[in-house]
Amino acid sequence: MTAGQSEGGERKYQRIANALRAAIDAGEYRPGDRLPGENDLMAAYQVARMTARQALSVLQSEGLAEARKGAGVFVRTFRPLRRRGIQRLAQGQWGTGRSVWSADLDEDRDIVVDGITVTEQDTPDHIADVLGLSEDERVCARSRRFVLDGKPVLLSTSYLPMSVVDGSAITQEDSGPGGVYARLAELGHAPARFREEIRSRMPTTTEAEDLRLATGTPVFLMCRTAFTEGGRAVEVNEMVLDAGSYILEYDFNA
Amino acid sequence: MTAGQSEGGERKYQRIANALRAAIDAGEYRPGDRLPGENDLMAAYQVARMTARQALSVLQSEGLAEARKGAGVFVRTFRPLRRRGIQRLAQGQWGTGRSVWSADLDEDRDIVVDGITVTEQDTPDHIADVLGLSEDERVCARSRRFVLDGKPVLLSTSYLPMSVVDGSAITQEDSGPGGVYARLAELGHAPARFREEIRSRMPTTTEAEDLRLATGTPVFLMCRTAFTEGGRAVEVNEMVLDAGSYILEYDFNA
DNA sequence: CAGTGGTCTAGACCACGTT
DNA sequence: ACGTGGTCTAGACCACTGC
Repeated sequence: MTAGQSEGGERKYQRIANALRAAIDAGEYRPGDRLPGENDLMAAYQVARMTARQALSVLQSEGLAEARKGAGVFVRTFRPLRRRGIQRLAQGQWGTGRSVWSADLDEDRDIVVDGITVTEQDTPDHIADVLGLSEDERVCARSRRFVLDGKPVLLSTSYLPMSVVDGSAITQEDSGPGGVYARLAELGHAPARFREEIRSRMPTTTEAEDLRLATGTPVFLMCRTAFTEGGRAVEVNEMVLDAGSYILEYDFNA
Repeated sequence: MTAGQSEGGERKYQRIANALRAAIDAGEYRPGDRLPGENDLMAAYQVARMTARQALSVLQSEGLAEARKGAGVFVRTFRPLRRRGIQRLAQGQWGTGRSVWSADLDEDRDIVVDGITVTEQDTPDHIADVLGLSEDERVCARSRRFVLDGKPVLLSTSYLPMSVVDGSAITQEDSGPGGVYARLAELGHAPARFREEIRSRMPTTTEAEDLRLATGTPVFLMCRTAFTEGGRAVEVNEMVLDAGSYILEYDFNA
C-alpha cells in the first residue's frame, strides 16, 4: 500500500493525536512541556511527515498545544482572567459564593493598557444603526489595547456621537477621572442601562496577529451599548477578546 | 523551483485564501454557494493539491466556509439564535432599542428539546465544590439537548442535590408546570440569584460529533449557578453551545 | 550550525455525494 | 460513473530558535 486509508478503524493521524492527548491528560506532559516533534512521530509511528504534522495540528486546533517556530510543539497553559460583566459597571454587589472555574481575579496580574488612539471619523453603518445617527453625523472613536503579562488579550473600540461629546475630555486621550462614563454624566447623558452581546468565532488573520493568538484559539466578539435613562444609545463599544484568556461572568437577580 | 517559499511576500495559500475571502465579502459567493474546489484552484493558480487544500482550510478554520464530503466547499450561513441571559430568568424588562447584531428572536424557528434523561448519581468533584456538598452526597442530573432546524445547538446537564430534590417532580423527566425552578420554590429553595460563567474554546472530538459542528466552529461553555436568598447554591447547569448558532445577550442597569 | 516547524510539490487510494 | 473532499507518501527548500 502506497497510500489511502485501508480498514474501518480510526485514521493514523487520529490515533497519534489521541495517544498524545491521553498522555497530556495523564500528566505525562505538563503545561509548557515540549511534545514529540514531527521527526519523533515519523520515527515512532512510521508515518510520513505530513501525517505526523496533521496529528500535531489536531492538538493545536483543539487548543491543547501550541507550535513555536524553530523550537517545537508545547502543551498550552490556560490561565484566564475573570471579567465580571455587571459588577464592573454597577454598584450593587452581593456576596461571593464559590465560582465554578478557578481563575485569577485580576490580582497579581500585570495588565497594561496601551495603544490608545482617539479620532473623529465617519460613522460605520452598523454603528450608525445602533446609535440612531444619520449618515452624515460623525463619531468619536476611542481605541485601546489590553496587554496581560506581555501578551495582548483585548482590543476595544468605543464609538460616541460627536454631537454629544464634542468639546469634552472624551475627545482627549485622557478622558479624566471616572473615565468616559463620568464625562457623559456631566454632559447630561449618564448611562443608565447597558447591553452586552457576545459571539464567538475563529479569528481573522488580522485579529490573530493583533492578539498574537496561537492557532486553535477562538475570539469573543463583545459589543456593549450604553443607554441613557431616556433610552438613547450614547456609546457602542466593540471588543475582540482572546477567548483563551477570559472567563466572562454575569451575576444577576431572579 | 521545486518547492520552498521564495520571496518576502505572502504565502501562496494565503493569497488564494484572501482572494476567495474577498470574493465572499464582495458577494460574488453568497451563503450556501459552492466555492471553487481543489481541482479548480490547482488549475487556476497552478499549485499542488495540498496548497489548494490549505487555502480552503483557512476559510474553514475562520468559520467562513464548510466542506461537505463528496460535494464541495460551501459558504457558511450564520443565522444565530439570541439568548437573553437575564430576561429569561427575571421579570423586569426595559424597552428594546436597536440590537447590534441582527438575529432571530426565537420566533419562527423550529426548536425541539429531546434526549431528556434524569438520573441519580455520584457528584462530580467540581460540582460538589460549587454546591458545597460532601463526597458521599449524591445529585440528580438532568440532561437535555436543544435541536434547531434539525441541528443540535445546545447540550445541557443540570445538577441538583438529592437531599433537596428527592421525592419531588424534579427527579421525573417531566418536572411539571414552571419547570425545575418552580419546584425548587415549592420546596423552600426558590432561586433568587444567578451566576453565569462563559468560556469559549474549540470543541473536543466528542463535542464536535454531538453537536455536528463544522470544522472551525468553537463552542461556548456556559455554567449557570442558582443561589437561594440565603446564598446557598441549589443548582449548577453546565451547557455546551454551538458558538455559531448563538448570540448571548445580557441587559442590566448601571 | 543543527534541529524545528512552515510551506510546497507531485503523485496515490479511499469514501462519499451527485448524476 | 464521475467528481468531490479526506487521507497518505516521500521527497524538497525556507525561516526561525537555541546552542
